[in-house]
Amino acid sequence: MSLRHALLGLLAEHPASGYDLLKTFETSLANVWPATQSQIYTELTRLADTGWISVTAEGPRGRKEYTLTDEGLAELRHWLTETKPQRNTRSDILLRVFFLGVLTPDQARAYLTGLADLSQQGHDDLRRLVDSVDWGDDDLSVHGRIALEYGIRFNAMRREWAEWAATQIR
Amino acid sequence: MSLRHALLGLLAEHPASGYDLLKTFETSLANVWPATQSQIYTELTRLADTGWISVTAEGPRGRKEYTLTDEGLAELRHWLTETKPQRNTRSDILLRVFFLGVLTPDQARAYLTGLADLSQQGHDDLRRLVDSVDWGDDDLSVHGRIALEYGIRFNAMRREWAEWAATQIR
DNA sequence: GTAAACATGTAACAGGTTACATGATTGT
DNA sequence: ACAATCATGTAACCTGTTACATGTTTAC
Repeated sequence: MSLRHALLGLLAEHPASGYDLLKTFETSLANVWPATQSQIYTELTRLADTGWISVTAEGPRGRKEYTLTDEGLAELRHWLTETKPQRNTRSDILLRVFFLGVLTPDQARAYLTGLADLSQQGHDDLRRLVDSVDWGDDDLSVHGRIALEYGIRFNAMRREWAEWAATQIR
Repeated sequence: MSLRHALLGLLAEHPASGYDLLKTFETSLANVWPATQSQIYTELTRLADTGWISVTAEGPRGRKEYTLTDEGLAELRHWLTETKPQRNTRSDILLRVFFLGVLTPDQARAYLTGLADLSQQGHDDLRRLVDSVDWGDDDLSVHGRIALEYGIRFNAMRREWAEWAATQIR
């Protein structure tokens, strides 16, 4: 389960509360590994039980600050170096392409040009984001920038593919 | 839930048994929407209960052949034209990139070049597959070819990105 | 005073995986 | 006769989503 390791990874940066982590998931990790509030709080409790993180401070409003333990860091490194990333990629978008034959050619082309537009927009949004951030050379900046570049290239690829695909219908 | 619609989509082609559909999932849909035997049989029963498919023949060994009903086809078209594809893309691969800072630069680069190799291999495999199939101009061929092209372009994009990313570490 | 933001927790449900369980038919 | 393939079904478990439930602090 990757949520576990996503939390360890974020806590490797610096200690944080469930609420802090939730905000990070809503912003920087939203497009890579979405997680809900309920899931994050539940998992933090489990991670603390396992001993990979521990509560190192308590603040107002019942705030609990978690810190990565040595065992947690070891587990994170183990996950990164020893286990293969192999989550099944399910693509709702691509699945639909298989069944476009039940639509009229016009409808099928509309689906693909819609995808092209969506990808163009995603591409532009990420481009703007890259330009608006002042990228340093710390770990977070370097890796965040690399992940963003992936998104940019991915959207560009998908736009071109969808445009080509639309020309292939009939 | 997309599995439901994947089954409707496959049955739109021609009637089939759970076993037939399972084989299709293991081959052509494996990279787009993986599904297990248990899931498929359970879902077929539910689809028949809903009235979107029906058992139109029974064969040896308890084989049941399902056929798409008019309501099922209507639902499939509705799904394709009226609902937005919006499944969250979770990427185990990309998630790891965020946390490469806890590794040594050598380890981080090794992860990225490993990804590049993986992508190159995926690219080559799909290329070979495209070349080995005699593509007709029926619906299945056209859309299967389009989906495959996506895979080829995706792998090429990812290889180039991973190679570039490796140069960005330190 | 009151709205927004901070902060956590739990229950019910849906979707997906693994494992178990069973049996019939076909080809050699 | 035996193995491979055909063929279906169910139970336990894990992950993830939605909704409910509660209370505090800060800023205006």
